[in-house]
Amino acid sequence: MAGVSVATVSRVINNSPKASESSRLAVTQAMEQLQYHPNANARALAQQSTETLGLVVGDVSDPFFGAMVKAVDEVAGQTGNFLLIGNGYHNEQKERQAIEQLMRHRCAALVVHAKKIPDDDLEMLMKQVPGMVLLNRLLKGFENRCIALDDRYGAWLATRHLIQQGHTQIAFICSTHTISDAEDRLQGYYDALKEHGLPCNDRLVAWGEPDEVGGEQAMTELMGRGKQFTAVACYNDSMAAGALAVLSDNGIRVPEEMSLIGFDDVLVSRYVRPRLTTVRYPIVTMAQQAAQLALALANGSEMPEVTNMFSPTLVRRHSVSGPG
Amino acid sequence: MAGVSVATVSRVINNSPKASESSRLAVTQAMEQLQYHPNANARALAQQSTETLGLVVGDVSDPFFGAMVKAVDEVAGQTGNFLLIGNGYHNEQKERQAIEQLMRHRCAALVVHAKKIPDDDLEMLMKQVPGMVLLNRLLKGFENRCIALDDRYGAWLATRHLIQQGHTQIAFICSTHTISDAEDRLQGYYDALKEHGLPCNDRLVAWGEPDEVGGEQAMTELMGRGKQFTAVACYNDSMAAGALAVLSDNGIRVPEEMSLIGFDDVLVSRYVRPRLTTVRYPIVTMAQQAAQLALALANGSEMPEVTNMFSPTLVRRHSVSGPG
DNA sequence: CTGTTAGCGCATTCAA
DNA sequence: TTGAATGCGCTAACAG
Repeated sequence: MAGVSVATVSRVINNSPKASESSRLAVTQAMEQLQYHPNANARALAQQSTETLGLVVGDVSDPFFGAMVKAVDEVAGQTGNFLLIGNGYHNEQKERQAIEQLMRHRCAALVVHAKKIPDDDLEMLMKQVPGMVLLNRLLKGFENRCIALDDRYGAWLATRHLIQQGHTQIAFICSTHTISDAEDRLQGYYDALKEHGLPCNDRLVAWGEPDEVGGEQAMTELMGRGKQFTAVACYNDSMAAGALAVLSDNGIRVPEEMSLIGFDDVLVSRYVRPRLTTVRYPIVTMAQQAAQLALALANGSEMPEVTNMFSPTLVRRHSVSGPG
Repeated sequence: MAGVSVATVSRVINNSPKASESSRLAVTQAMEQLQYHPNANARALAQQSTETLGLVVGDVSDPFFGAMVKAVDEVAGQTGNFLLIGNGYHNEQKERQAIEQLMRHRCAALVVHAKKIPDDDLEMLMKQVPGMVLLNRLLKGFENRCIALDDRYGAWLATRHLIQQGHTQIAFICSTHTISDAEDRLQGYYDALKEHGLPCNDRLVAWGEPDEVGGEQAMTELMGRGKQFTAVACYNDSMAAGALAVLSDNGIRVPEEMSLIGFDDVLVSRYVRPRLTTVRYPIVTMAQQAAQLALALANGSEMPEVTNMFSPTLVRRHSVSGPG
């Protein structure tokens, strides 16, 4: 060492007030020379806490989750925490493993976006980890530790907008993922239809993976059944982008001949032509609040004000007009 | 406990062959009941190794890095490693902090995409961490621990393609980020021009942030200077998407009146209309190889075959044609 | 202000 | 096959 004891070194590293300038300097220099890096694992073990925030997402390469990760990373960074990420890949086993790993690493705070794990199992996990917060999911009995979006209302909003423009034959492009988001959005679509006395026709609903390719397939399927509709509501913007591509390839003008509305308001919706009218999912704000909540729960500090159920809003751009 | 000693428990957890079926069962059951989760930090400390792969990226919310993260995560998963991610946010300090954090966590293997840290500092880091591999950067003296792309050649390829289509007045939309990628791609553009006896005109180069908004601004700037060009090569696909949006808004048809070529071949290039002709950056393969290399370096296993310098390739889609 | 000491939870000797 | 003992690097009392 550089003249002092381990305790003093520890004090310097942690900026303890009870450390003299002289030793502070000595230690700092020695650290430089030795290229010393404190061992975060040992520290976590001794301290019984980790300065670490865990996050489980579906798939980091998806832009929707990308925004989520960034938002959480920023609040983690502000509070001096490091971010640990686990991917659930829309698969129950993987979601489990991801959470398990984060627990093993003793993340104090945990923000979890997992749609495949059953309620009962999730409930057990929530009980085990007080600093765990659910994003985009509402679990009975833990409502105050959930940050979710009213998907059903969002789809209702989108469909109603189409109806208000005069459309009466409205198709829906839905996701094949068996998660509540898909059911809820489909329900919202039906709700709006019924509310306005419009018939619900199964032939106007097509399915696909919730990405561009899935959107292409669903749109192609829909057109193959005979074009008996003047507007399409989509499960999300990616599918809408795929659907738009198919329409464009077939020379069908949007919105003149066909109106199209998305969901989520991710970046692509602004860079496609025409710009996509869509329903805004305030994921950044939601993720930030989830992170703040998890952190507060974990270290027992005062609870931040959070909204447990967010409402989506309509973003009018250029892919919707009245029926031709 | 459930009848046995800590040593036995340890053996069961690690699937040691010297553990009887009976105790294995007893321990497994007890773990269930107690909701026990092994402490990864303690384990790392005792074992002096971490089963952890660290990754530094620019910004996870960028789709380019998203693909990178996913690729690395997959090889980490396959080898039983957990992924730790740090964001450099295109900022020297942040990049440093991210690497430092990963070192503190004692990641055996490290894949680093950092463009702002000077060569000298990076060299020190490389010496300290044997399992560190550089992605998208070539550091003298450590060529065998770098996986990079020939950016200059890529831009040359793009520009030459435009020239071969008959264009002689070609603009370039460049990134303002002061990293080698930007310089190299600009150089490649100049190279192709000179090679074909075409003049290099500063008025045909515009700058912006390397994203959609930057692309919009640069394209607007270019048009404001008077449209004395028939084709534009872009720093990347995002900028090209922005540029395309501006052209579309101004009623300029692509490729009939203006040809456009991108770089990277990220997802958006396929969902914009017309589909973007671009230069493919094989980031997934590169990231996989970097991860495998880092892991091999870290645990001393035999070195995988890797390509240290990748060559980009041209992807012809529909945004390029001959000059009007 | 500083040094000494005792764990944190686990893997790993070494005996039994 | 199992148990007891030791140490990984660090923090947190406690005494000086």
